[in-house]
Amino acid sequence: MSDYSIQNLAEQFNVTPRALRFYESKGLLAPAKRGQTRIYSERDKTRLLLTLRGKKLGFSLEECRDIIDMYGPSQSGNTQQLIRLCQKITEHRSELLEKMNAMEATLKLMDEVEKKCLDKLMENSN
Amino acid sequence: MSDYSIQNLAEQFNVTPRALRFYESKGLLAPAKRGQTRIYSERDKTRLLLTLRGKKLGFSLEECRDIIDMYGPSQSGNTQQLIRLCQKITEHRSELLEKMNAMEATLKLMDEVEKKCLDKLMENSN
DNA sequence: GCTAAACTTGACGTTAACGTAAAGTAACAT
DNA sequence: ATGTTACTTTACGTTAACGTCAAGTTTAGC
Repeated sequence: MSDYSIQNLAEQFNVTPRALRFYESKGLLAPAKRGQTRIYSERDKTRLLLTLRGKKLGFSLEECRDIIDMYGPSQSGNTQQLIRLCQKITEHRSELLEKMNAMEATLKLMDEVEKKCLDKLMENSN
Repeated sequence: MSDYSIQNLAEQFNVTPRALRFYESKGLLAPAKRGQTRIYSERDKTRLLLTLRGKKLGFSLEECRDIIDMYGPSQSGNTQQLIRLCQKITEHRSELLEKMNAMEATLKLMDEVEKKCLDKLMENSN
């Protein structure tokens, strides 16, 4: 129950089967196999979601993999590893917040341009 | 006044001169030239800022160029062009808002993982 | 006038993230 | 059992965004 074929999963996320195999080769996914054919579980689906989300935010696949691996339920680590994880999180968060700032600045700029644009349209329709 | 050499501008934004020449070849920058050497103005500086901001948000250089060109002070267009611009803005905005959502989801996830992480660290220090 | 530093233009190299084509296999319907 | 369809691996091709030479030129200091 809740298993997907490569084609099915690909369609759900609007990517190609080729991309899924590629992600697997990069260690992002690890589907089960019945004979040769891949069977994707909910876990794979979740990891794919996180991967695509990371991509959208401009992270490389390798970065995505590292992040996802660390954030996974493998928090069974010792104290040293837990501390490392916390550091990584802090690091990634500040990176994200930087992007957030760039985004807000861009949205603001868009609002301004749009306003000017609408003003001119008003003039033109006199 | 307020002109920059390629090296100077590159240092200000922490990129290489090569990158600036590359951006120029892609139509993102258009510095003046004294003889052979490039002279970057405030306009170029602004365009570079916008370019790097776009890159950080995951846009390609080509997309950056298109956006920057459209948003520039060339809003002297006719009604048709102004309408196109408004449409483009709406388009880009929804794309940005999507990224914003992905970002918020990621930040939320990070908070959760961090909390669990800290909890475990507490346990370990008993 | 000569040298060193900073600039220039090619041109080829590199990495990431897949696309695409070739050739084979496995499952399923007829 | 045979064709069709969906899957597989292997391998080479492609695009973006520069890096990295190589070879020449221009500018600043002595």
